[in-house]
Amino acid sequence: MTGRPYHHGNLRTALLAEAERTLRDQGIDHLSLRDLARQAGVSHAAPRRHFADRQALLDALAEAGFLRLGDEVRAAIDTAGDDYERQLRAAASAYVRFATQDAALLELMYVVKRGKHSPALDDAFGRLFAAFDDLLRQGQHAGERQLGDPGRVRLLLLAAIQGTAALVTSGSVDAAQADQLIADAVALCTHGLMPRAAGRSRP
Amino acid sequence: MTGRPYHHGNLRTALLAEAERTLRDQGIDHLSLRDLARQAGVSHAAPRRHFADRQALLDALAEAGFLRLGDEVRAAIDTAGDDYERQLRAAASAYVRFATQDAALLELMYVVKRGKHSPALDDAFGRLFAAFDDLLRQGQHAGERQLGDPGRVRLLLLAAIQGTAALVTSGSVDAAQADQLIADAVALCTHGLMPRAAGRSRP
DNA sequence: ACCTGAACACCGTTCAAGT
DNA sequence: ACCTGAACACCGTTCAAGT
Repeated sequence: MTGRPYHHGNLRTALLAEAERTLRDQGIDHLSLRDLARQAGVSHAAPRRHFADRQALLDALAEAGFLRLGDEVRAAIDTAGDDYERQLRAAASAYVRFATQDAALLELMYVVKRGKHSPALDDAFGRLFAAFDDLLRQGQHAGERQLGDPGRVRLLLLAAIQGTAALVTSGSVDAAQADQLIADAVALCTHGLMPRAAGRSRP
Repeated sequence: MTGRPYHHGNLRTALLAEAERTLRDQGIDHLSLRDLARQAGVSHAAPRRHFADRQALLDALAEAGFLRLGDEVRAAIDTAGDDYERQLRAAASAYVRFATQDAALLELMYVVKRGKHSPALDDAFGRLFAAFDDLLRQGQHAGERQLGDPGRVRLLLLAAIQGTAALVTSGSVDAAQADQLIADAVALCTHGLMPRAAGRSRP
């Protein structure tokens, strides 16, 4: 129907989408502006209108990544029902799933965050952090048992989640072990006991 | 005394040292073979004798990084005395310190490990992993209280350490909070209780 | 407002040749 | 055994010019 217009029409979006795919499939070393332009069917200088330089593209990728990850974490919490621990595990699993499927992107996200301080990026990261923090504060407000300073428990759980993601993407741990790690971390931070091994529960 | 020889003499070592410094000071984007050659005072093609391509240099950096980090962790344990928890905290602190001082290198190390499988690299990583694992197994053998499956506790502690490092390098947590995070994680994994806040202990 | 084409400096990689 | 110098393909970036 729509013969695609001479002016690409949505070059910025197309470049970002293609960049995310390249990042996932080939790694950041194969991410070149000229190549993206080629695949979008425009001249090598066209991206300049939308991204001042290569770094600007990476910044935009990082920002979009934090926003999407935040959304996925929130969605996981929303569909986890009312049980607090179950919600925590769902949130953590969503984070680890993202880390597994988009390892290179997640890495880029934190590299950019370390190097750059733009309001847009800080906001996107803040939304992700808040997805976890809101849940944890909510839990402590609803009278969940606390083992100590709530702020410290919160930080510890965040560390465990991010650490689990790191262990998975580095290949030191598989998906099943990651799920158990998450369950253990959540249980230890909420009631101070690790769950029994799967086969040993009794009626 | 020694006029430096025409043949550089130790080009490989010089390149690696300079690369590590550039990585620390300028980031991986500014790491170029030609630039390293320039700073070593050799032609741009000279590094080829020692590193087949840029990736080979990165691989060597990663391997050396894992070895050094393993050594630093072991050294920290050795100088921590006989108390098990103190040893654990010292090991974790050494890891986090490395992550703080050589964030770009640590990142590169895990990127390389994910992409490449050479015996040398696997061995270097194995030596780091073993530094922690030996300590943890030693602790459980010496009759330290266990809260559950020792393998799971071990993994959880590794996740907490790596997660703490991630929080520090991403700027979400400062050095003091990192120390407390480590102390909390170690305490929770060994006796299931978080240590009291600093000012509130009673005689 | 958005894109093209030529140009420049830089890089990784290769290879014949030098010592 | 180790290094040089020229060469090639590629990239990021810039800018005058086109629609």
